[in-house]
Amino acid sequence: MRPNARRTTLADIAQAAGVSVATVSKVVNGRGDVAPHTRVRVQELLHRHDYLAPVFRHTEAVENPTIEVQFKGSLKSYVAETLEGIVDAAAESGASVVVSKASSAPHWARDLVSAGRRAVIAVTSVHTAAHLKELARSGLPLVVLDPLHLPDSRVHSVGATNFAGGLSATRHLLSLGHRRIAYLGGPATAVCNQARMHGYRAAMEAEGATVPEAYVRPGEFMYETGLAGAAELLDLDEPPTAVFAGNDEIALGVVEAARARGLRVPEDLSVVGFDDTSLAQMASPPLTTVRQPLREMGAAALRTALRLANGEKAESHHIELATELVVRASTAPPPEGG
Amino acid sequence: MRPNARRTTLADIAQAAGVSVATVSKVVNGRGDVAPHTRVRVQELLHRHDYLAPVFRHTEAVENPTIEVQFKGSLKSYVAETLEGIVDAAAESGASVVVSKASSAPHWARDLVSAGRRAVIAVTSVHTAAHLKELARSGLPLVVLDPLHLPDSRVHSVGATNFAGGLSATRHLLSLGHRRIAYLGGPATAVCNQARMHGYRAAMEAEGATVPEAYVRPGEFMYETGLAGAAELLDLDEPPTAVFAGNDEIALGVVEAARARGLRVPEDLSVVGFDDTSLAQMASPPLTTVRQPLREMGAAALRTALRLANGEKAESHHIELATELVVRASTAPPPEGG
DNA sequence: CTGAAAGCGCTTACAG
DNA sequence: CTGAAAGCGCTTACAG
Repeated sequence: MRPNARRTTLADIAQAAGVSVATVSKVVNGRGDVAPHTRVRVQELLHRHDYLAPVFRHTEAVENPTIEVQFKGSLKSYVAETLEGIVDAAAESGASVVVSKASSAPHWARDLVSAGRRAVIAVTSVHTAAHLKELARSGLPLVVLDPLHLPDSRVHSVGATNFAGGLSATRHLLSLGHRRIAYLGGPATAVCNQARMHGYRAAMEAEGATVPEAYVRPGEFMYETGLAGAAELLDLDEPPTAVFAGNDEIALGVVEAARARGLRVPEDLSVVGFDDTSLAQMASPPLTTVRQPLREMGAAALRTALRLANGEKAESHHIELATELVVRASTAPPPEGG
Repeated sequence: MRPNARRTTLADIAQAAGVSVATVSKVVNGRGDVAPHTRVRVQELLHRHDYLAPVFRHTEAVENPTIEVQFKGSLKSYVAETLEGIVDAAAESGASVVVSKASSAPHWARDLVSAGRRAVIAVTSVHTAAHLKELARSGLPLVVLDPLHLPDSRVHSVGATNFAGGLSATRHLLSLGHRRIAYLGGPATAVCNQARMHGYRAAMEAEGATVPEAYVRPGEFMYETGLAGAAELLDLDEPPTAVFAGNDEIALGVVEAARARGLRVPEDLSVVGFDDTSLAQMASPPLTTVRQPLREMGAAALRTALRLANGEKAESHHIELATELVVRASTAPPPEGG
């Protein structure tokens, strides 16, 4: 959008289309008494000239833009803490944050534009290729938080150093003396999960520790994955003495699976999570975990979205914030003879 | 707002004020060249006649209203799950939900009106008397979720049957054979906490169980209250065999305090929470707790807000949804000789 | 400090 | 199906 350009008026469009202002007005208001080919031509020009009806012009107020945050499924801790970072950063810049579940209605992106949204932030990629096409057509910028797929040059994204996090979690367990360490992860297709797992593998290989096939299990980023996965791991002939979980929810499932069969954490089994949501601090025992700076990631996404909404360029298509190991009470040296 | 009334125009105001349309226009646009007494009189009429500038008239589109949800402090599970209910209900009605932290800027309520908000939902009352006055002046309806204070006739609120919840939690412990039951609650001034505590007291009295003074402790609705409170309870000469916690976070603190001193839950100590946030399901052991229908409460608040935004009357100033005891693994009969 | 007048962007009833 | 013309709500440069 050219900053100094005068707003496009119906008269501009009328002149460009070679019709009267009255006809353009009818097209804008969706009246029926316009010839189809005239309508199409005028619509095309309206779109090209970025015409905005007076009632929507307030949405141009760049000082107080509205950003839409979309999430999928339920608003769990991970999403909530990221959202808090977004809301705080928005308050600082005078932006408003609308929260919604991802939609797949036919013209969702254009509807967002009409509703005055200036950018979309998706918490964990909720968008398919069709979504992206619709979005590109609408001209609405998108920032993905913790993308599930490989960065696409059409979208901007904010993530964390997942590989380094997997590395440090595993090194921590190795340094405590564990050698039989399993990885219970999220979806095999999610890049953040892949990076965490490869960090784990890299640390194991560097130490010369073997990774039996049965020790690495993908799943969902959910409690149930930890509960069921840990039960199977603990049934192995050579069960692990430590489990690195792909996120805190999985870790909580592992802790409960251990408790349910009379094993104590960390005395009998060490568990490391990932994310450091409030769940990790309030667990019993409090979880050793890899902290993702969720609030900061949310704030970074909001600032990127604002920059793009303003027509400025973002520094980079993808930025990653540093993860950090937080040692609490769910890890200890392996049991004797373990 | 009279439904069939034509929109107030500058001409209406000009006539009422006995000045020209030009002068009214200057007042609306905040120009300096208007005599102070003229300005005041015109402003007063603009407000009385509910004048809305053209750029903001789109906010009148009652089909797609925007509701502001304000919370205080951090966006914890309780708030997140309520918010999810609000967002889902909004999606059904075509409303948009803006999320923010409670503000105390001088004209926050009027600013919300200018930004097009049609109602405010506060998750746990965040408003002081000064807030309420500013709000009343702005004409923006307010719905409070889980009010901390006694219902005020100026605000609408949605809560849960806290007394009945406290009663059923305590009866559950009594029925397991516990007699030494403590209550670790939230702020003494919060009505929801008072109701839960009186439910507890009523159940204890009905059973003829004594409640030593040291067994009832107010605090904050936070993990730390459970951690510290349980430590003190367990140091008593006659420690309780069960703790009813004012919410799930407090309960998690109790579970951890027990674990830290080598006690098992539920074998050595039973714990009941309140809320049934996702925390309760993922705890180890999974928590017995009193479920508040948080999503439904959010949805009810949204629908009330929408009705008020439409100028309709709500059924009642305060509605309460039913709580329900959810028995999981953190409660069991008291230990032998307990 | 006020307002008559010109003008802008838009809509609509109506003639063709 | 099109557009000239009247009209609406608002703003602003300017005369008093």
